[in-house]
Amino acid sequence: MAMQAAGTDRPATIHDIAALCGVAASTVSRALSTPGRVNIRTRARIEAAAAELNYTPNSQAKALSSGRTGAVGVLVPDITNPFYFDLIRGTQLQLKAAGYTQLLVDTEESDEVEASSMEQLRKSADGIIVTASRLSDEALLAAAAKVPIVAINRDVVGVPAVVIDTPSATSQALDHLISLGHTRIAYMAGPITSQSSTLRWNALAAAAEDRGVDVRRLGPFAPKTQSGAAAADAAVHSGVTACIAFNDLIAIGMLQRLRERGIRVPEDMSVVGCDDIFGADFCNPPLTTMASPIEQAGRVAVSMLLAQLNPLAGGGSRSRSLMPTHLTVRGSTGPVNAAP
Amino acid sequence: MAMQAAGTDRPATIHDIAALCGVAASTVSRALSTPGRVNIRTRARIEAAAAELNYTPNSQAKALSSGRTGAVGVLVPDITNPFYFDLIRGTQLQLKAAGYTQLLVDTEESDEVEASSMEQLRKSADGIIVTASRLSDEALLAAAAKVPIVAINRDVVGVPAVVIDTPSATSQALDHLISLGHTRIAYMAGPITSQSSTLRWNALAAAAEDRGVDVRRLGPFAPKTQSGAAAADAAVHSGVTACIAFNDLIAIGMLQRLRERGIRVPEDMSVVGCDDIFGADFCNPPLTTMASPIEQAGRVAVSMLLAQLNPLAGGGSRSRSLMPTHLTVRGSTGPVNAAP
DNA sequence: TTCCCGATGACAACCGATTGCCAAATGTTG
DNA sequence: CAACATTTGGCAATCGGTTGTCATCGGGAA
Repeated sequence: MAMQAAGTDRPATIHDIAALCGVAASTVSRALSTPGRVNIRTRARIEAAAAELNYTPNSQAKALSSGRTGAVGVLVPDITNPFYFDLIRGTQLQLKAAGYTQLLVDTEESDEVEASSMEQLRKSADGIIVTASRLSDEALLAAAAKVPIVAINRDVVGVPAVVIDTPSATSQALDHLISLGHTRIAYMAGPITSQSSTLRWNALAAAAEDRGVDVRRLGPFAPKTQSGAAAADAAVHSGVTACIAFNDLIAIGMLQRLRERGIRVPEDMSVVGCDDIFGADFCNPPLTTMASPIEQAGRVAVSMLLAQLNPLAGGGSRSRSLMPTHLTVRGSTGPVNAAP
Repeated sequence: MAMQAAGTDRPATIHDIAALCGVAASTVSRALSTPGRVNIRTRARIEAAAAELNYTPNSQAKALSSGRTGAVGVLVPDITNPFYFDLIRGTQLQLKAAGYTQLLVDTEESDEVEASSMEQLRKSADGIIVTASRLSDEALLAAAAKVPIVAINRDVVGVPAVVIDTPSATSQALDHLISLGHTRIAYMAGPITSQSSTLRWNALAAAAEDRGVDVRRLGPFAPKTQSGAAAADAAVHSGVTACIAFNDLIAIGMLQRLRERGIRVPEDMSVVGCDDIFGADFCNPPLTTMASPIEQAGRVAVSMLLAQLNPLAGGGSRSRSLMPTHLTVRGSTGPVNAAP
């Protein structure tokens, strides 16, 4: 922890170290990267000099000459959607632990921004983690051929993915509502381009038929609390007694709107959300929702990506990982009201 | 939008363009960057070739040779704190508009991580926006001497800053509570290293003395909802009828704890938060809080930083910007309960 | 026609690392 | 002591651009 020379404000390079030790720059490079390639004593001298000069490698130069950038791009459709907070934190922590830098990009729910970001990232990152991709199967597959990709919540054959298993939790939610006496239920759909929403609806429709209850699809609704107002009105108008929302943002927005309209939750209307985001536990009433280990999903995605990047270690890297989901029952669901 | 040659999976470089046009690589570089430096017809040819080859410059190489990276680091203490969502979105949008890339770093509320991130970013970014810095005045000033910096919510002479004016809103909050009959009030302090918390307390204490009411400081509390439990217990134990929390996370946590303990809000205890984060409007009861244009704060910070980076344009760039704050009254504050 | 000057484009050095290749130094063996 | 195997360390090319310097070309003025 030596004092660095006062006034030396330009970061040290391997050349400074080389000059200080009287060796060539390449020797310094090897000493610091290839352990056994250089005499142990020379290496010690070089490391001491590096520490004294407070040396840190220039990542740009490193990237240029080696082809590896040490960065991973993380694409999210909307940074302000709380669902992604835990995901981002998960990827961030795991990437940092592996010595990688995270490049976070907000694609603004646009497939074009997503595509151009990927093209850009292709040169400035070693790999990409893309969440809830809006791209077509073909486009995603084509992108995956050019750069290592792991998708989150997007299932395309040939693209490694981490999928949060909300479809299976959907049946749990349905059974929960049925056990409370509900028979007329609505699904408040997410964006039509959202594969998650489609898969979830398919699972729900199948389960509903199996159990002989009436479940209809309403929407689509944008995944924002503001959309909750329209969703609430649609649900009320359709005459259902319970609804399952695409995500917690819509569900929470519905709670607000229902309260404004004087419709009691859960007495007059039960609401189930999805994701268990920040706020789901303290909204009014607290939201019954489908919870999953989101941060862990981020970590797993990073692990899968790093396995692609360094195929040397463990042999078989899985190409698909399913994260379990369970229903968390809170105050927004209750017995159907016998006397309306 | 010409079809790129099938199989050409390596991104095009200026050399490819040069070869295609029969000119030197440097001419291509100039044609694409220095407008008047190259014959307009040559330039047109080069631009056509660039479009045909689907050329995008390699940012690493650009950074290495020019010294400018085209990236700006944004340091936040905790990505999962909703306060930063809007801030991050503000910086992201403004940076993208100016053609810069945002490097988001979570410093984990640690001054050491913050310092090392800055050192790292010094080489990989053109400037840094640091929020709620945990560094000492000297350290921050020293860092600002090495790399362009704009601080958010950290006021140090010599470091350009965007400051959200919560201290002045604090008096508004106090007057609001006084007008409701409260005379015994607590301030639930944030981390001791938080300058915002200190400034806010100073303003509050001065205003309290001025108005002749009893305001005591409790804490410190970590800026998380979990800390709200301890904060609530401390407030109840101290016998106050109202409290002003360092931020909404603590306030929301208090609401939950008070509800658990059967203490009614606002009948038995009024609670004021700060920041108007996601969730403040739909918690139970909705939170009275101090709101500010957070996203705009992010944009302003970016503008100030870019003004530092390109001093050419508008002459006098301000070195300090104060964002207004106002009290948003919701359901968590009410008249003091005469008969306890 | 001659001279001069500005516009233009090419050459080459350089940014800070990595890495292939080879020479020097070292140690081992016959 | 010579021949050989094995480290070890240095030279130089390379990544993809930027930028200083200079030669060339053309046109306008004297």
